Amino acid sequence: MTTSEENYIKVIYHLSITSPEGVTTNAIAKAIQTKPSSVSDMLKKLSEKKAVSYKKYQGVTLTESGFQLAKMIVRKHRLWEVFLVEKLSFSWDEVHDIAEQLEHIKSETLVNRLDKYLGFPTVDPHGDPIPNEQGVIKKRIKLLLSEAQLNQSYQCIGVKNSASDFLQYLDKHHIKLGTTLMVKERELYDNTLLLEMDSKLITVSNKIATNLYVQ
Amino acid sequence: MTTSEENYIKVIYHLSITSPEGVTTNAIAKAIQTKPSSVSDMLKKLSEKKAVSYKKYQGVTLTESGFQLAKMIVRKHRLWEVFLVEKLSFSWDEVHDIAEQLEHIKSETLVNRLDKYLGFPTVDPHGDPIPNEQGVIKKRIKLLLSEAQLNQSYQCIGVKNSASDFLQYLDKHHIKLGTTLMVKERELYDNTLLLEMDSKLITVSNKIATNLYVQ
DNA sequence: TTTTAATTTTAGACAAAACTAAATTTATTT
DNA sequence: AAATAAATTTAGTTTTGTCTAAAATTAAAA
Repeated sequence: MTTSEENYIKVIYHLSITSPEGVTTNAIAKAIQTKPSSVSDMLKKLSEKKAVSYKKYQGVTLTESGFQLAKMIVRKHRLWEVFLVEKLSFSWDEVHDIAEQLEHIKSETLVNRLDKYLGFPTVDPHGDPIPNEQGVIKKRIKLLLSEAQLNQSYQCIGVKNSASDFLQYLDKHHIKLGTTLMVKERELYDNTLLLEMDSKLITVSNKIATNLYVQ
Repeated sequence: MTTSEENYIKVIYHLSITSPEGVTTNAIAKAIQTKPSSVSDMLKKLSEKKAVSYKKYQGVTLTESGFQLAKMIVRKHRLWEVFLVEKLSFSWDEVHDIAEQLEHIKSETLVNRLDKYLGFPTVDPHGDPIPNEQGVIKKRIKLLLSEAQLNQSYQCIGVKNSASDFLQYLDKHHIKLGTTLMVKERELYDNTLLLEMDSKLITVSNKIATNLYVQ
């Protein structure tokens, strides 16, 4: 598989989560920053390679082998992110673009040794799960902060959005994975939340609350 | 620079050591496993990009910026090799192909953090020098084992050839970087050497002796 | 110093992955 | 249900990096 083909597989994998019945050409084009016509061409090729099952005009789904491949790419991406943060002291908002390149390095042995070296982590620096060597992903019960109950203690366990501006916002307000917080008040008008964190109070918008996972 | 362009730059760099007056099209073609016609095309392009200075039929040399770029690629290659051996416990005969991929990852910060993480190593697992952030290479006085004096103590400091079969031969006979050895006898007929190593005697062919650097 | 051989370059093609523009199919309105 | 809009595909180009075959240049040999 070429880097380009792997990128399509990965994007289809991610989009499949919100539309398991079939991912549209337009959605892929948007995600991959390309034109729908280019996507059509590639889908034909991936279909011939049995990585996706594709009926013209009907959207696309991953085959079993395509799904497995996608998970291996995601595994590599997330393991490299852990490496960059844990070992090379990058911050969580800097690692995405580099991991995007590293995920295409071809060597089974390398990934598995990296995994072992990092102590078989189960989540990446953004709280996303890391598939194991067999592609098995440990599911976690996670809740959006916007769905949290009042006056109940939660732990921050992940972000829905890994865009660096959002991550930098969290850094600025000292919100990181593992942080304990409690919703003290919900503004009915715009769903702004008043949070208690380290016995201090802070206010966060609904936009923040719908992009932060808690448990 | 694309991966392909970088590979040409790197190969020209390596070939320049043995032919500093100008590297031939054929030599590049052979090294890069491609046809001379493809090399001609690429040289034209690299010349337009001011990475090489190229006169038709006259061979090619790196420009100052091409030379600098080459050293940065070599730096990345060798740092990744150190990482693979030191941190992921690969053996020195397994790292070349993986480093060949990793050397094209684009991120200044990544290389420099990796360098720091590894403790600013000056040589890679094969004893080849690692250019620093500025591209400066620490020169070492090195001698081929075949040129060593009789009954004088030497340390093994590098290999001329990094082919895995040669490295595996060395492993098999417990010769590694840092090993102390002494030439006890030289067979005049075929230049076979009798070595003393760890107070044991072993015999090595001239082929081995001309591929091992000592100091 | 010609002739021959080797090397190198040019010309023309091809595959991969993208694009634009046009055609086709599906979805949505009226 | 016909008309319009949106989404998707096809057809035809482009760029990158390769190739083959032919032409041009340089080097070596007679």
